[in-house]
Amino acid sequence: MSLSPEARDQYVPIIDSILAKSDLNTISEKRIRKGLQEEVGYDLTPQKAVIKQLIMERFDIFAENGGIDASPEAAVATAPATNGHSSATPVEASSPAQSSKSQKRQADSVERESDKTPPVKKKKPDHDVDADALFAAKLQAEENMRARPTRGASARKVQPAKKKTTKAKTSKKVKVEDDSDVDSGSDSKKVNRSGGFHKPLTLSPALSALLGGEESLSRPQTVKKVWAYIREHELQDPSDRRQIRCDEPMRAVFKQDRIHMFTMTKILSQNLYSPDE
DNA sequence: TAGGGAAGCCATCTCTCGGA
DNA sequence: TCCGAGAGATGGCTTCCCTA
Repeated sequence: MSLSPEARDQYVPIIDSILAKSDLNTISEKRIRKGLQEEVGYDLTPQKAVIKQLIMERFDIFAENGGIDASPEAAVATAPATNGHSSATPVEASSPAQSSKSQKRQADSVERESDKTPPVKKKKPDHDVDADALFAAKLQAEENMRARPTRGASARKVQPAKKKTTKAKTSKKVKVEDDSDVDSGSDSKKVNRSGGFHKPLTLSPALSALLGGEESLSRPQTVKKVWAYIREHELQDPSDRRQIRCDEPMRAVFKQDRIHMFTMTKILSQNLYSPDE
């Protein structure tokens, strides 16, 4: 199912003009489609899918051109009021008109204003902000545009502020609570997740033998017990403690003489089965 | 010196927006 | 206005290394 060239030719200028008159941060596919429908004067519902695709297409082109002012053919000469700040605005307003609920998030985003570059969670030095900010803004803008079609994607970028707490917890809390064990730790901090991670899994025979006959443990518990075993038997390589030297029982599980701690969890998961299986 | 980020697993939760 | 859907975050565990 596709749009005829004639229809496409008819729709494109209309969509472009709607985009040109709108704030790219707030406009939605639905609104554009409605506008288009009003313009053409008949119901576009049967063609909703292709229309949507076309709208997204035009939207991307607009976005890539750095906003309205850059789009040559549409050239409706509006730009500055809406996207005049080209790249700068979209960064700030990456999640456009989501005022109500997102205030909390906005506060978060203010907090972490320095790491505007979204996907990589590396901390970015604050210097070369100007050059980077520009680049980041551009990337962000592009990403926002691309993310727009998917639900909730536009605002998601604002979110990751919580990362910090997670990190703080993992390294610190682990030490504090130490062997307070997974289950007790989780409910003491009222992390009330009962499923998922804490779901008891059946251990493979080799793993069960390694852990002293345990038949069912949650994943974190399993990892923890394996580490206890490793320490108990001093199986960490002294030169690189991330490397684990496997003794016989461990070799039965991991099938290797040495294993990296990260790989260990991977292989561990292959030795854990859902009780159903 | 302290703290954060790195990989790996994955079920569940959270958030947001589109559509009816 | 409510429901459904999509995508990312979360949580638990570990050690090392780099940065502030």
